[in-house]
Amino acid sequence: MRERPTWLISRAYARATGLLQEGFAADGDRLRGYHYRLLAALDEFGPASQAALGRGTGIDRSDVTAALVELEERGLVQRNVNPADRRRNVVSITAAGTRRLAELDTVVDKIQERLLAPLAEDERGQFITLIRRIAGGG
Amino acid sequence: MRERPTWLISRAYARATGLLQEGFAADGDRLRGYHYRLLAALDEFGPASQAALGRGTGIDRSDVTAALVELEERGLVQRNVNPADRRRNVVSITAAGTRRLAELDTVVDKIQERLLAPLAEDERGQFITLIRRIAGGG
DNA sequence: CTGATGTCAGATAAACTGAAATAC
DNA sequence: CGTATTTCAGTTCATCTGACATCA
Repeated sequence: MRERPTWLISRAYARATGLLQEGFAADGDRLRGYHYRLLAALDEFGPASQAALGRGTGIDRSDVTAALVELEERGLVQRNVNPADRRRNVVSITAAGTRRLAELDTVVDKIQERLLAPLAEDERGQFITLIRRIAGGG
Repeated sequence: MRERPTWLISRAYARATGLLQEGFAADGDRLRGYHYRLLAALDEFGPASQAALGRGTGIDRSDVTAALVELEERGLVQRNVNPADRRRNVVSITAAGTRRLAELDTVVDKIQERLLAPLAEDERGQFITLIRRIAGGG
């Protein structure tokens, strides 16, 4: 039988997004994966320009713009023009954004638990280091 | 720093699909991931009903129908009503389909090589067994 | 001028939902 | 009758492309 890891990644991804959408939908508020990733990046690395956020999260600049507009509408991030370079926005997470991220993280933690359920404790660590290297930049 | 494997899977998947679309697009003929998965399943397990294919590949029945219609138009699969249960189609791969799958496999092999490049030889085996268990049914 | 940044419109692929017709 | 199979129409999410104006 042929080994087709790209196909396996597709299926693992389908399982993950299925669980994620289930979790995010139950949560109300219409936030999606992009919003979560951006909040997590802002929380982890602090204020950044939209281009830097795009590079850091792997999300295209145009999609970063759209998702940040939605996050700003909900008061979860703030965007200000960078006075030192007026092309750039300085994006920062708000207090409400930090609280919201914490809520989302508990949802995501449960999902991860279900996703990694087939693996033993030490295997999970192995898996995470391996897939991190495949994902790149993380 | 928080561990967010679901997010890592998303990024690994994005890398994989990026490479796959690059490969499939260069190849002409407008075949996509679903077509490849279905051909691979038919080649591996032999003729099957569409519902069984859907269960085996993790593709929704409605998407199986659409993809099989496109494969049939290209002469890569054949569909016949099962006389023993006239609700069902018996789907089989054609000789042309087998040849096409072999071509696609060489494309996919190169993509896998690039995708797994960050891992050493023994790590690749580990990764495949772990993600297979996460993907489920494989 | 070149190049980075943010924005907008649109396209594509994967996955899912709901409903219908048919046959068991 | 209830249930499985196939098909159709439509939606959502993630990703990418190309174009444009702004500004360094």
